[in-house]
Amino acid sequence: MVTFLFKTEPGAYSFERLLAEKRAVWDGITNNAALAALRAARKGDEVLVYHTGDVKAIVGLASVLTNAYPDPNHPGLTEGGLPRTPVVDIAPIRAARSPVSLAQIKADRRFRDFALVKQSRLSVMPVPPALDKPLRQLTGL
DNA sequence: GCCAACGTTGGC
DNA sequence: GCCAACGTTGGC
Repeated sequence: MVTFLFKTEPGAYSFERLLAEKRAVWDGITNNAALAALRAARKGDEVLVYHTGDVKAIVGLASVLTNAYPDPNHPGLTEGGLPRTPVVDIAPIRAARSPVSLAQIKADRRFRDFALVKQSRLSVMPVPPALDKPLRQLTGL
């Protein structure tokens, strides 16, 4: 089981909306590094959901319901048998008891090399196993 | 294939 | 609102 971090601008799609709608297709990713990360997502993986913009905090946890599959809106685009524009379906698990801000994460030396800190524009990334527990402890997820 | 110009994201 | 840090595009 891999934990990912997905960023979203809450004005465009919020974790609250995911809680209300119970399921979402995570699409609209265009950046290649983010697509490569998303392509590796498998059913049973989990997702820390991060709000960008005014919030800048990890706000909730979701589960990955499907393996990465080709975006139905971009059919036929494949690369080595794998979807070039992968999407996954996710469902909310729960909101964070204590959302953890980017400032907190940046201030914590354990997260020094985390892509969230080092590559501010990356919107999908795996959470390194060593950082998964600390992040869940801080968020209560 | 290189790289200058331009566009975008997201933190500040 | 600005701009750093990217990514993308297109001329050559």
